[in-house]
Amino acid sequence: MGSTESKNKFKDFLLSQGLKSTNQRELILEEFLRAGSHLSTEELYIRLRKKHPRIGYATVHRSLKLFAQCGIAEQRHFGDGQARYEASDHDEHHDHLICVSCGKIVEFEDPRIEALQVEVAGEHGFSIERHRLELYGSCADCSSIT
Amino acid sequence: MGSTESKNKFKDFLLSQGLKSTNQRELILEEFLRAGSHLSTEELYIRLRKKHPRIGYATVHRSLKLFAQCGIAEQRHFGDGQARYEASDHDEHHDHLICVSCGKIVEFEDPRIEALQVEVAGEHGFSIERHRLELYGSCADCSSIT
DNA sequence: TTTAAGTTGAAATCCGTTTTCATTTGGGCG
DNA sequence: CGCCCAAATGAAAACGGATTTCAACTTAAA
Ligand SMILES: [Mn+2]
Ligand SMILES: [Mn+2]
Ligand SMILES: [Zn+2]
Ligand SMILES: [Zn+2]
Repeated sequence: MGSTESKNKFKDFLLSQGLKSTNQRELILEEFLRAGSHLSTEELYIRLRKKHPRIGYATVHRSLKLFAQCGIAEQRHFGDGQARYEASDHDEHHDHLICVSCGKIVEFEDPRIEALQVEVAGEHGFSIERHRLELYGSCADCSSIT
Repeated sequence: MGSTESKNKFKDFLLSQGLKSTNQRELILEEFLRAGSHLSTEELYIRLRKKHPRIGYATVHRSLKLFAQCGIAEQRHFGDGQARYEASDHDEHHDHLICVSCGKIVEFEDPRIEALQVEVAGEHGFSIERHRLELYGSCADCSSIT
């Protein structure tokens, strides 16, 4: 999903829900799309405050929730205790590799793992709605430093 | 790992760390092992309080952390915002199927998925230390009710 | 026993998240 | 345009689970 596409989708969402287009929401969305993925509310807020000191944390928080509702962002939780958001850049699902040393996050997708998940769930009578797969370890850079 | 084995392992751990064996720790460990798995601190505390109203929440919390440190328990986080603990009943790793409707948790282990995880990580230069795989959906009972 | 170190429980504190509320703003309507 | 009101905003308060503080108490070694 491109940047323009996301913005349009958000505008449509606001209209459809009887919500209003505001300057803050535009600024926040813009910065969210500009910034790298997997940002926490706090991180995005700090970035925004540099150029727009009057924006409140609560508004950033509420906007991110709207982005998620509308489908242009997704909330994630990697065990550090705070929610992170990433743009839904494509329709494809992906999982994450996380370096426990430097914090780097790499995305991946493996159809074989996905298929096995469905199979295993089926064996237990479950139908899967969603899943979470996170691999924690050392990235190449951090391994070589050792 | 049997109940007696866990108790011994914990005693050894306390000794080795210069910590003390106390009545509370024994009661808490006993109830932890007796109760079903995946209990939150709060849930264990409530169970304990019925027979032993003088035990404090903080002590339950601290004991669970000790159990985890010592290796007889593991902390888990399933997206409901609170930590859960389970006894390390066996040395084998396992993942979880979680019913979003009734909350049932089923454990599973699939060597094929585990192998693929290592393979995928390797392709990205990562060496895995640990992982988290959770499948959320509807269990057989909840699916049939629909 | 005596004593030092560890433990306990109640209450306070932490910290990310969410809500409250007085005030401001967006945008439909005349 | 201005009016009006529902929605949005930002500062501050509230929330909730995890963690810490601290004075009183317990453990176990001497
Ligand atoms: Mn991602
Ligand atoms: Mn389990
Ligand atoms: Zn790294
Ligand atoms: Zn169920």
